[in-house]
Amino acid sequence: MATAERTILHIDMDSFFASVEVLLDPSLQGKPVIVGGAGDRGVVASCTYEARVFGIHSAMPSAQARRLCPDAVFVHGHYDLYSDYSKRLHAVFGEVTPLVEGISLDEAFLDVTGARRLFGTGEEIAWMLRNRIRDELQLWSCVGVATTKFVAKLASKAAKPKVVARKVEPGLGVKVVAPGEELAFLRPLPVEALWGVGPATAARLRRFGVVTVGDLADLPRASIVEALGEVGRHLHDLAWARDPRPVEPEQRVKSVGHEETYAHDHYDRETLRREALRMADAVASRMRAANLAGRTVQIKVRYHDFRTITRSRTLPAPVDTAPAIAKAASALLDEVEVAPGVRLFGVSMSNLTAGAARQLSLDDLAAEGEWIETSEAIDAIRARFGDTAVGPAALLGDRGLRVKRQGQQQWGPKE
DNA sequence: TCTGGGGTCCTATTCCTA
DNA sequence: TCTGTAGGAATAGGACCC
Repeated sequence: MATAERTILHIDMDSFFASVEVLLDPSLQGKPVIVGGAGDRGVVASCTYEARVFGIHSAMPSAQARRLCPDAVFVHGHYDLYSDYSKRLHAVFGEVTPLVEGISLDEAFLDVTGARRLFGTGEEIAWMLRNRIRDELQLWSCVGVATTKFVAKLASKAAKPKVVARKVEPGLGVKVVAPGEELAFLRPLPVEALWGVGPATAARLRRFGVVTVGDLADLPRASIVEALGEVGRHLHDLAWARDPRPVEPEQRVKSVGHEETYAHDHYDRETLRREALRMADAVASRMRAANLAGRTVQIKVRYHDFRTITRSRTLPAPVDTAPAIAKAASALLDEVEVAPGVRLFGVSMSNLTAGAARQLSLDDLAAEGEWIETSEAIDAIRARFGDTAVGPAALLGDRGLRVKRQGQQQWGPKE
């Protein structure tokens, strides 16, 4: 007896950040709007279709985007606002099924297998959600419907509006890949369409003459496994539309980090040490807000020539305070060169546990017990008076307090 | 002309320990 | 106590995603 077919939806918002910006400022309607860093080292995070007809797309360096469309309006972005809209989206999803897996602020998988009895076919649910998002949030989206997650994702992409010859062609809005039609849908697509195939893997596959998903499916399984190992096995399964991964609503956070690209390179270790403290403060603050503590501290350094290195250390016990993280980050910083010029510096924590389970050795207690209480006070003050109301004394000075929240400098320096 | 910031996952190597 | 080894944890880097 065959197992019941699953019905998976993938919902993908159109130009999410840029569309929210247009809602916020209706004078932007119809204009090429770019959300991202406007500076020389910024990139495009999102843009309207009016900008896409100029060839602009996300992840493109801002300088290049500006050359392609000098009249484009650059907006630095409002992460908190996108986050609010994302919550409202999820509230709508939650009325249809509890099985919602958010991939990012503007994308989610829904398993609506159990909801069909109540709301109709997958296609009917897809249209209902798309219409509700349009009516209640004034935003456009595309929905893919299929029996597996990754086919649903590719289907939603196929339903998007397209730019052809400098014109926007409207998309389907909803694309259904019916049970049994998966292979016909997949085979003509380029291998890069498969989740997990980027430029590096695509280049390796090309050496086997693999250009389309169909080419990959036709390759003997043994040879692709020999060439790419476990990854090859997984990709070959995907090419045959085999993807048993369930929609998983509860995704545990595995790391919390903060990193910044500077408008100008830093050559001075003391400056970077202060940066380490500032980032440690941002990370610690977010960890406490999420009730997390971490054992592994990692720093990331990107040099002038884009060479990137990481150094990490695992502490004997989990920590969630700025001084504890900064101390470890600072020690790691001593192990790396700064003379070539540092364009990016970052601090992140992994090996996370619930903050309540945090354990301190007796030595730490003497030094940190006070800081834990202090940190709680800092959180309370920031909640009432804002992020810059209080911070490490070492950061006071010429530039004042610059404790940043997540997403505040998401797309490169402003200048 | 360059190349962000938030992550996850995988692999190779090294080091520690049973 | 010495030696070989197997396995796990820690570490570093890289590919990939939105």
